[in-house]
Amino acid sequence: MGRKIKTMEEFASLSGISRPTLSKFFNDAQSVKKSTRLKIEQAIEKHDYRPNFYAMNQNRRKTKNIGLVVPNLTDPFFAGIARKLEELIVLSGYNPLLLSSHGGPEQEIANLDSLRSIKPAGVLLAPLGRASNVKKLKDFSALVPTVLFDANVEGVGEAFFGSDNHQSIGLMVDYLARTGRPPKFFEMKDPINPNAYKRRAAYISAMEKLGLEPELLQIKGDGWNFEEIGFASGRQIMQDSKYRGATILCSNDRLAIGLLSAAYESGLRVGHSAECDLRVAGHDDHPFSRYTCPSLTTIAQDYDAIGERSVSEMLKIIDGANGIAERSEELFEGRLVMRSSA
Amino acid sequence: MGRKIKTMEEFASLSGISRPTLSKFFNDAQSVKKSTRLKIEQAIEKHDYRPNFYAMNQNRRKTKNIGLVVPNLTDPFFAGIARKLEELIVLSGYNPLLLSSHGGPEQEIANLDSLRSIKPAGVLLAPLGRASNVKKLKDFSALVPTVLFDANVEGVGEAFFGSDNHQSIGLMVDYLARTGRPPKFFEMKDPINPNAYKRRAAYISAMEKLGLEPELLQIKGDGWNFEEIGFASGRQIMQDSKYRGATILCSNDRLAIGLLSAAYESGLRVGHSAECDLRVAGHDDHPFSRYTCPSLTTIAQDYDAIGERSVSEMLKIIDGANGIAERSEELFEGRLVMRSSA
DNA sequence: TCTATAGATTTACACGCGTAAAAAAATTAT
DNA sequence: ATAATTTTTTTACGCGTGTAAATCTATAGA
Repeated sequence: MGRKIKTMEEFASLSGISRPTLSKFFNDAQSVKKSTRLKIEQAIEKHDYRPNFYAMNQNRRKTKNIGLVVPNLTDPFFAGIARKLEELIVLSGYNPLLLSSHGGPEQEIANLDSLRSIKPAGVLLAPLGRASNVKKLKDFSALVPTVLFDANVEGVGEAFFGSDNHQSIGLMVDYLARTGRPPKFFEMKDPINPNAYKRRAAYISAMEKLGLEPELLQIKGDGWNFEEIGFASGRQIMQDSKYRGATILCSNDRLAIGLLSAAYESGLRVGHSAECDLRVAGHDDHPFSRYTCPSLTTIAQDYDAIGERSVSEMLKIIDGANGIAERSEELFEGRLVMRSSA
Repeated sequence: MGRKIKTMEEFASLSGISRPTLSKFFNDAQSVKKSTRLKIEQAIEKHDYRPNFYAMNQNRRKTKNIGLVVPNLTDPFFAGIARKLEELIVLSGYNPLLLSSHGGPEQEIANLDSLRSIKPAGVLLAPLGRASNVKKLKDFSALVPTVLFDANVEGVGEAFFGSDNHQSIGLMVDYLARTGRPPKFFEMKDPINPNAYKRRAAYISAMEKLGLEPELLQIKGDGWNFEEIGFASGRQIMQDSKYRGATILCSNDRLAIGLLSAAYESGLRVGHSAECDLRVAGHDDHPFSRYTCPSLTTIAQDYDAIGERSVSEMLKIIDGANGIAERSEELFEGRLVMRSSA
């Protein structure tokens, strides 16, 4: 074996393919004839050549990079979505660039800023929501093709895909009402996430539809440490005999995890059987909701579908010459996951 | 405001600073005189100029990128470490590039491969361990400065920083033995993680030191879904009356989370008080161990220290002209976190 | 005031690849 | 076999910055 090949020029002479053709190949392997593609692929194997990433992207009209920004990677729910999206992006021949906003709007903007310098073909963004700097988000999405997922922000990005909170909360309320006492809604008073507002509204409307009185349990608490918030407020609730026998629907699983922990500590039995003191349900099918005590009845978001739709729309926007398409939106239905807690 | 500045040349004439000086500044802001630095910073504010990322890195000897590879971002434990490391890297003026191996050795190699094309100044790698393709890891670390953390692989990288499993397991065994029945060790038969082997050995030696008989509960199971593995095996154990009243030390918190879930399901009371059927302890202080039922007694790894040491060593290697330093290793002590489960 | 020196400027070339246009070659259709 | 079409080659320039060497300028110390 010879020494290391450094330039495409060298590789061209060694492989017997002209440099512009190689350039075409590396830009899109399908754009050259099959026979030459095979020749090139063999030569790559043989010489272990790979084009210089920086030189490649310097003059490209569109890079092959797609940014992927999630609110918080520490949350296994987002880690799971991110993984799925990464996979889809790679399968599409693009290069994902994962960034987490760590729950902070400054970091979110910083992420978009650093993405800008990489000139991505597009960005998939799950915005923080209420905390987001909407103006800067808009400015950004005017510069680079942006698709929102998980949480919507009006007027930002070319598309949004998320869960149909109305459907999923309706489903859960219906289930809970049919199987026992109707649920009270456990949520943060000033949620950060826009989905939380939708879920609140969905809960109220679902209850009213059933002719039942909605009851909101709005707890205080700031930030992203939902388990702790749920736990702290849960402790207080457990003291109150008024909640004995109640059904509590949490705005998300992380609150529910905290609540279950508080219930356990207070010695209250949670579950759907007759001798239990409390029923608790969540929303999101958090990876850990399977292992809570008791296991958590919840709603599984269809984030395979959300992910696939987001990526395919992204590709459509990238490829599409027509930049004047409507902002598309689609909501996907959630699935009831019946476990032991309710 | 004028139109958008595109090149450093333009920016040079508008700011009254020569281009090579600007280049120096963007490479290291401290390398220019304070007065000119201020002038440049003002001009940046005014014109919103940022150098082209790709052109910048094309001819740089060392880029400002540092790769960060973790075995599995879906595990909140690694998500937490990654976040800490990202922060430290940014503070050092570098640009972190986070990649997850998703538990697979092919992905781990693919990550290193894709990092190679970015020509990082260095890579911080938490290897998968047993599953890793050691040869390729070695090949990689011969090409780019590599610092290992969390899990060690002999002969790979310039340094390794992790937890002192011997100390931490010793501490836990000691605590458990002093406060009740001595622990049995709950672990996977063929662990993926090298730390697991060290913890097993540490358990045995700690027990022997106390004149106690070690007892290994080696459960079967493959992959990274530790909670499920712990849960499934836990169910069987709960049936066996021989474990009534026992103390079980789990090789890591995720197994413990599964075990606790199984215990709950079986109606066994876990905790350190007299009327409980079982004591359970873990290791790692997983973010969720605070909210298990009961809350999990565990060992907190000092990953602030591990992170800081890893990054500072990385910087030393990057800056250091002397490439022939010893491979350095340091282990940090764990801290006992007493909660309710044991 | 003079000198030593750190820092800035001028000049010039290099980096590795994208891309365009025209010519040549290979493939397919007639 | 010839014409039409697709694909590849040839040629040549551009991208925006890194970097080196020589020269010039500001600052500080004597």
